Amino acid sequence: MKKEPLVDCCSFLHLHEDALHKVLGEMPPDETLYDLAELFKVFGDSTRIKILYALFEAELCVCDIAQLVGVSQTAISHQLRVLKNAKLVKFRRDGKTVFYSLADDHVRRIIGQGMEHIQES
Amino acid sequence: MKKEPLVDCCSFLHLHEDALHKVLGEMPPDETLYDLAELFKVFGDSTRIKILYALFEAELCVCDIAQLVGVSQTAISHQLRVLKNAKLVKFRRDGKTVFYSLADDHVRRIIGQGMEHIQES
DNA sequence: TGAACATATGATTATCTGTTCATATATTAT
DNA sequence: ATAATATATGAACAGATAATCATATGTTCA
Repeated sequence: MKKEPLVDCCSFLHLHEDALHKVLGEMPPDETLYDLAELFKVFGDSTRIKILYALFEAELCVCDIAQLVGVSQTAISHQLRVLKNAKLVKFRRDGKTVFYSLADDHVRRIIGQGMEHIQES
Repeated sequence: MKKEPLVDCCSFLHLHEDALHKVLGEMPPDETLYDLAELFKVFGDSTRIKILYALFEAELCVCDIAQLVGVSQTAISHQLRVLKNAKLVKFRRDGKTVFYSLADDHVRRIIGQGMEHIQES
């Protein structure tokens, strides 16, 4: 991830030098880490979390989501776009109505792990 | 989560009314969802993701983290505070040096699930 | 005690984000 | 074709956020 040589910044460095090189070796490429942060950023908004939670139970149309979440249709639409770009939700059109649903099970698992964490604290 | 009665916003609502009430029933309280978003917000920054990833392998002192991540000591310190507040990392002091490590296994699992998601796309 | 080192904190600033408002697109029914 | 409905999009603004700089705290050693 970082190519520059390591400086002996604090007296403990030499004790951990092998560990440091292991870290450097196993660190995913910067781009991957950036993408990962981008993904979690999507989960980092309560409106989007509510949308995802609502979709846990059922496929829902935009106006239903808006009501459940208690936010304007416009705001929901913007947020659904974010979720769509992150491939967290998919959609199908039926006449005038568009139905959204969870894209896959990662959403459930990620939110589940997060929930576990905050409930232990 | 939302107490107001549901409006018949689109023609599909009645088809899903039971699903909607199931959603409303199983939705965690607003405060929980807010906390959940706050947690994921912490994962939603590449500097913090890098810090957490570095701590996957080993307990590290601040200056080592700064070098590995390639960011100033000050910036790392600010971010470590965020991670600490979210109970994602813990620390111990040894003389002048402070060593940080992962607080528990949720960090690994959450990042692992995220990684799976981005690598499938 | 004072100098050197490791880390933390506060203020500032530039950038990013989410909502709102106005409007556009798409579909259906009359 | 026109109106009505469901959703999407663009611009703009307010609030949040992360890095930087200056400085403070805490620890060790001479």
